[in-house]
Amino acid sequence: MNDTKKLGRPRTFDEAEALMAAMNAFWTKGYAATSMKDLTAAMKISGPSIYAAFGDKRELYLKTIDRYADVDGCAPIVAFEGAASIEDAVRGFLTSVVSHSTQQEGAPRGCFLASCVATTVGEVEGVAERMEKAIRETDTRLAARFDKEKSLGNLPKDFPSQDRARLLHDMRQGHVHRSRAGWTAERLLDDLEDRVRMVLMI
Amino acid sequence: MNDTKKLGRPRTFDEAEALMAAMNAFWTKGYAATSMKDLTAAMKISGPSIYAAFGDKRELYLKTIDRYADVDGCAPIVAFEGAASIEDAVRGFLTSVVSHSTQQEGAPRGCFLASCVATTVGEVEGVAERMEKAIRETDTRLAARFDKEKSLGNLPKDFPSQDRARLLHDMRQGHVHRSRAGWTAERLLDDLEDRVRMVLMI
DNA sequence: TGACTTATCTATCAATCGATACATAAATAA
DNA sequence: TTATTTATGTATCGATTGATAGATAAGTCA
Repeated sequence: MNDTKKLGRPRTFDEAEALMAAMNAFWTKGYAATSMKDLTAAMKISGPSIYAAFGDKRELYLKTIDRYADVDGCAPIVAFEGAASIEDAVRGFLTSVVSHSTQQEGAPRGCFLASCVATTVGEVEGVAERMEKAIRETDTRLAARFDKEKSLGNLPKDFPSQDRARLLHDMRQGHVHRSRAGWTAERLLDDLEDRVRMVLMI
Repeated sequence: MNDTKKLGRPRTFDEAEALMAAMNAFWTKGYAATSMKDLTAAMKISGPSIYAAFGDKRELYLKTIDRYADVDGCAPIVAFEGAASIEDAVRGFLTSVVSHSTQQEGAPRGCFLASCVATTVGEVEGVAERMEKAIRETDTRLAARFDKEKSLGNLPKDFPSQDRARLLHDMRQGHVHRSRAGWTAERLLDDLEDRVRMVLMI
């Protein structure tokens, strides 16, 4: 029952591609400083097409946030959850943070969500809930693995999973902050091993 | 030789007060979203007076950054440097960060410099150098006290001062991020003692 | 085919943007 | 007093803002 053929003239652009282009524009200049002219240039779609496909500027912005939270923003956590040992997990998380905030091709430095928190929470309706959710989910997923490793005996019984999850999260915020301010990946990786030991108390 | 009487009509506003009002406006809405209309309303000065006293919008912005870096931004470090013991210093630093990012009267949540890094580095000329300097100075001042305490025998000889200085700095970034995203001071102080132990390895 | 639906582009809207010209006000200097 | 200097307020500049109207293009459906 899945109709592949839709009524009316078909789109000439890829929706996902256009969304990523819009996200990069917002990420680079910030929400307010990104004009519709910037967006049409980045997305390679004319103004009215943007409004027809994504709604107004604010709605487009919220859609880029949702997309980022589902794709790029998740990469470090996926690395964390997929690693074999808990030590590799922490190391992989931080390494992924560094590479994503400094070497991501085509994307600006730092973290899109961090930019959103800094400038549009409380100013653009709909952002605050999304940011709170992003923080909560990251803390929860990190803590979940710590708890699992505790039950497996790979971490001490009194290991404070919640605290260390938040700590790891905050290390990320520090890294994306430094990255955005111009720090190279090399410098960011300088104290990587010290941080891994900190988080795991080893 | 200090002439208190200046030529011409005297100013009817306090320069420092006006700068703080401008800073709060930029901090709340971000650089781009803050219009001259917003600024005249916040500073209670007409447009031409702003231009005469502070230059254009960008110059005014840079002056608010310099002011913040000298005043508010410094508070946690002053607390850190002034505490009696190194443990109280770390505790005082983090406590000051929380109170300044959540309870500062009249000021928006979070950290002004964090907002600047997120949105105007690379976009507004003159911001990048200031942000790099702010990070460097914080790292240096934190590490300096760790080094001093090492020489006094209050910290182990192999204590990694630089790493822990950066760690403490990044804990701050995490806190101002969460604060801006809506976290209360109470929640932020939840894992305070765990973090003090982390930084000092005790 | 012709009716219908959706997408695209050009042109353009009123509103707001950052910034300034100009006249006036309030001080000092001679 | 008059000349000079600096600050203030009104009114307004051209440019840009986010958003839309209307005509046209390209597909499906009967």
